Amino acid sequence: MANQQPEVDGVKRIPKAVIRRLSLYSRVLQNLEMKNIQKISSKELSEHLGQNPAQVRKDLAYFGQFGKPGVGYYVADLRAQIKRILRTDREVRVAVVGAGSLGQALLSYPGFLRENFRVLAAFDVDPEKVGTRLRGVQVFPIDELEQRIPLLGVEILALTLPRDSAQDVVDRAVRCGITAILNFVPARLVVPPHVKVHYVDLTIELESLAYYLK
Amino acid sequence: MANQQPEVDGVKRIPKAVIRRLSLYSRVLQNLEMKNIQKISSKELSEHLGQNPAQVRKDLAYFGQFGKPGVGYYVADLRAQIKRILRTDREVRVAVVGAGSLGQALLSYPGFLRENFRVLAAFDVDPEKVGTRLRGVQVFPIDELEQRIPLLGVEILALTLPRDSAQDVVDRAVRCGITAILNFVPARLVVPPHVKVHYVDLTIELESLAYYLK
DNA sequence: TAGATTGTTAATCGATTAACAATC
DNA sequence: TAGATTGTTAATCGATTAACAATC
Repeated sequence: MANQQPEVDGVKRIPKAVIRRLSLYSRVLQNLEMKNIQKISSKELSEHLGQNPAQVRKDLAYFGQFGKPGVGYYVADLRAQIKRILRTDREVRVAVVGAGSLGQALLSYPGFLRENFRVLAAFDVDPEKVGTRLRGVQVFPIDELEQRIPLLGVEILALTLPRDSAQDVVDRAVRCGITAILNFVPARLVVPPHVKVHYVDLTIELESLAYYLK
Repeated sequence: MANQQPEVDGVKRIPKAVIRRLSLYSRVLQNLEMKNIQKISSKELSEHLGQNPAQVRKDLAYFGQFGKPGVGYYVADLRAQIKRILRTDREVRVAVVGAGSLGQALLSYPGFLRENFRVLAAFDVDPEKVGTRLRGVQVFPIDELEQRIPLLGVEILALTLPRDSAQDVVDRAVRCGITAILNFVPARLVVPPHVKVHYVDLTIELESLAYYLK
């Protein structure tokens, strides 16, 4: 039975939330693998995540059939499949723009290394930083963005720079081929439709938490 | 006309997404205020955010009536109202557990200062760090968590420590009165229902971005 | 007053959950 | 075979958007 989802122009529309959960499943499966657990049911998997088992099955069903009725899913196999779907079954190259303290934290973030992400360059305006290595990563002047990005094969850009220069950097990055941006800058970025931006907004996280106090 | 929302036990159920957008509105209004703009319609406000004007009005309607038909909203007034609703019209005290590079970045994160958040303590196990000041913030041994939190009046805890010790720290923090946690640790935390946890998961952000590459 | 925009209800859309036949 | 669990459709739930009377 072929996977038949609602399609638009022959392209399956996969909810963004599904993709995020896939990444979560992958992490849980990784932990299970380390505990030498061979197989797992959607029910057990969902319990690790505080979710609904039907949701796990439905999420996976967007991409194919990975389980065995009456048995469940094979942990190692399912994880490999998910990594393939997410395109993280290979090294993904990342650069950081803005080598302030948050930028530097990303340069050596252990979670990135673990998941096949390689942060291979930082860009900054500060002449003190340019030319040095921070946490083992070479710092380039921000003017060399257009030149270095294609050369280094950077696919994802993490933005940790001041608000005012963010949109300009984005425009330049998009022009030289960047299609994925992890944005820590508290500002809306305008990008063409083929470019994907994920916003990580620490102020909003904290401020919306404050609402629930007392 | 009184605000009548679907209620459960006399308490309005406000979607979490509404609260997050409130924080976003507040930021936009702050920018408008700095540009000396006096009033704004829901349509204009929504354009600043790439959203639907009806959503802006509906979000605000959860909390009361803040606009004037035919006129719009008064920028300064609306912002003050939102800050009051979010309970960020006062200083909110934050502590960071885990003074690694991400933790240190939070200690001096400019966005926090701007929004009335005060990070007034860090906790760590490392004896090299304990007793010193990092970015102007005193570092305490993690054993003193229970003692220091009530003493300092800490309301929100940001977790930037290794996975293995996270749940233990959470249990202890909850026992001494913490009800709001900003969690950067890539693990699910188990907390009682009155405690609110916001997850910031950098690996999931990056990994789900990878899906959209090429 | 005429024009504009709110607050709010109703319609739409999308995502989550339940249910169950298929099947290992 | 009997029991378990999948993949998938249908039902439910919740959130977003449209529409419009009220009103400044």
